[in-house]
Amino acid sequence: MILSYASLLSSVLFVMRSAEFDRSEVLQNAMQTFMEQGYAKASMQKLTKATGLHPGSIYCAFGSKKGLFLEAVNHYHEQKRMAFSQLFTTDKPVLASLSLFIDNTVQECMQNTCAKVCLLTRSLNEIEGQDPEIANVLADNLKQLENALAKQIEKAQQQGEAILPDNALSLARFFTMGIYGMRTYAFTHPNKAILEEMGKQLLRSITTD
Amino acid sequence: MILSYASLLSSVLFVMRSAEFDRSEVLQNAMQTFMEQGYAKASMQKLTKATGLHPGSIYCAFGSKKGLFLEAVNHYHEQKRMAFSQLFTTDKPVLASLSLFIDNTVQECMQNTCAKVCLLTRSLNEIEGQDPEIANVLADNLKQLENALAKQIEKAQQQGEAILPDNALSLARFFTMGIYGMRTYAFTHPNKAILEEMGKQLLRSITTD
DNA sequence: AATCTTTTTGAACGCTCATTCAAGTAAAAT
DNA sequence: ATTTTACTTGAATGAGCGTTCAAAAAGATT
Repeated sequence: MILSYASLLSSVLFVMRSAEFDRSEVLQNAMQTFMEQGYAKASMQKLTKATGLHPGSIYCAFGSKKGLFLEAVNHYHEQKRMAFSQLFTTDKPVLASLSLFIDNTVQECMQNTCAKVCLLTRSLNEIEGQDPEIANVLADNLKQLENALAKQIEKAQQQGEAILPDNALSLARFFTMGIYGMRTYAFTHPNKAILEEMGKQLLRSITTD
Repeated sequence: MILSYASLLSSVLFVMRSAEFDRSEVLQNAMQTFMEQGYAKASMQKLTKATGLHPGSIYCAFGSKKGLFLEAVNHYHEQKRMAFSQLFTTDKPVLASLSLFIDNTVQECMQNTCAKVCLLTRSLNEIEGQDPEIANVLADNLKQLENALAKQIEKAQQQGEAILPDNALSLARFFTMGIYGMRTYAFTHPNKAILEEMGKQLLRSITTD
């Protein structure tokens, strides 16, 4: 059978029946499931329940459980990137934003929802030695956030804020390490006062007296 | 049938045919499997292969996969406790031992074997929100190591070493957080020079200039 | 209204999971 | 040597896993 040019165009290129679900909403729910359960324990059954999608639809839209996870990770990263950007888009000193950033992290750690974990660091811990592709994506995303931090620290130094004159990237690394550590530490001591004190120490460790 | 007193004693209390495997060796192998694979991914099949025990023997000796894991965790903790104790049983200043402790951690992070991960922190990250009993055991073990660290820091302060005059437990918390952070950080940057620099910064952050 | 195309649906697949248990084996006691 | 007891063995179990696919439903086109 021969298709007309119009029908070829319309059916192949232009008007395709679009999926009925809201991709962003699906990813948000999948993301939460992965944050609550971890990668291995977030079964397809749980994911279908959380997203409202049937297995076939998930496989059609995301290819595999891993594909869904990688997109959920991207969704998470996007949100964190935006939150970070917003936090530092201000007239306040960088150090003030840095302090707020720590406060936010402490607050996250003290939540009783899935928000208490960082999808990136938790998944990286879980996936180590199992799936190098996933590990690379997670590590890359974390490095991007670290680099954004380094930029802010460099800016603070240039603007003469009370920050150590060390290499900005080196300070960012140490700060990042502290944040990672706080997230694990919060599992052993889910105590706001303790985490806040550690947060203050962390900020102090990159500033001048 | 009536048993003689001797036979009752001997069969019930004294001579029981003992299991043929070396429990410590089995735990060592199980521990390595859990370190390599994580808890969820360390299947009974892998564990039987690693330990040389058949499923029935594992269930007889440890009750369940969880039971085996908890004993493997205890085995790990025991080893770390001993290594820690040995590191600080010396005439050198505490700060020197603390520096060695960091060096050891960096070296562990840079290994390409299962030794690159800390079974306690990795499992705690994985198990969060899944099994409170396991989470408590892991957290308790980590707290014990933290307390041992606090004692050493207190000792250093009393002996007039160049350490901050802050509360010793508070310094130990920060130091511990740094170690936890380094372990996650190593997954994103498996780079010895970077980890060593961060280790130096960590030590500096609890010492006086 | 009829046809074509795409998405949705969910039962079914093969596989692996943790766990069990009856049969086999060997040590200890008689 | 026989009996008793305990451990070892590994096939079998049912449940759950990630994934597939043919049938049903529905939007787009004619």
